[in-house]
Amino acid sequence: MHEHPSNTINPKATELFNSAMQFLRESPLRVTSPRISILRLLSREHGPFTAEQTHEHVKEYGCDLVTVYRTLTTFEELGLVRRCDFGDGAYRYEINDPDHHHHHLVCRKCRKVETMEICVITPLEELASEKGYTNLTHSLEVFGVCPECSQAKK
Amino acid sequence: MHEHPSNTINPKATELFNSAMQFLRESPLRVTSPRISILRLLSREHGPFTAEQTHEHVKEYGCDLVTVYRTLTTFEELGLVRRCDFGDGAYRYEINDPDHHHHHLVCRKCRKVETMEICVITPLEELASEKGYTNLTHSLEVFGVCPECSQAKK
DNA sequence: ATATGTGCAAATTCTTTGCATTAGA
DNA sequence: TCTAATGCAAAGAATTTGCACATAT
Repeated sequence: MHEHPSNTINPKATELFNSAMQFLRESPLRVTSPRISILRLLSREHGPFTAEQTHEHVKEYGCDLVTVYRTLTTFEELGLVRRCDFGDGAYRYEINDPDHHHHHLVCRKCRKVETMEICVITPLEELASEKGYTNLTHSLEVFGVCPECSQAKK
Repeated sequence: MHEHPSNTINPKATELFNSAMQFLRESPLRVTSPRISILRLLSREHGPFTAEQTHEHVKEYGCDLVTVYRTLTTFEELGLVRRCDFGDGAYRYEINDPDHHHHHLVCRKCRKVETMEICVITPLEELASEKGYTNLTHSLEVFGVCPECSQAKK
């Protein structure tokens, strides 16, 4: 098993990684090598990544694809990562950064993904909260045909 | 192949069905028996239904599961149906009724699904529209633990 | 007439499970 | 120590593809 690379380049990534690690330590879960690798990847690179893509990045640290699946699911339940579905048959995961809540705009032709940095979900979560629901998360994607693709169609 | 049952009971269902049929006729697609069966089911019952569930309802009219998959995908691209993902590994489809736009509240324990009749998505679609995207749709689900389940946990 | 849609069988892809082994607390 | 986590192999489930035949326009 290799050493995990340090994260001195990007302060924001370091901060994300550190707070995720702290969260992990304070949870009943164990701090293992696969979990560290995956958290480091997700705090460094925005993604979102499929399990397969995540595995590509972390397998050099000896992390199995099955472990990636299990870890991403665990992190999702913990609220550490968000899962999104771009409609191409594979879930994608990204770090849950409360300071940069955003949603995705997915082109239904070329599958390009843009980020939209506004969140409009508050009223819905409030409604859910009033109904007595706890542990709220949400998944929201907007799909459309991007300008380039509708140009190309002609 | 059997006759399709008529839809005289529920005026709202009839209306939904008729406008969907008109849309289909005006599209380049052909009006086929499987497509009619599926539209009739989806305008009658709210669902949302998985491909499998849809097939359960329409197979008596001689419609294959593969055709259900193809038809639902086609309808989704056409904007006739909306696809949603409750996170249990199978997509669900429901008719796209502009008069009753809503979102879902899914319990992450018992998988109960409630409907929330407010839409908060307009600003996001406007933003996407400004970016030059067309053919906009969106997929939004809120997940949480329902009161009954958090009670049961203790 | 002819291109589109369908059914059937088989393949593909994503994800999960079982179980023996490893390693964190 | 001792339970949780992992790796590997294998299974499972959802969805797609290929191709010959049927059917809507």
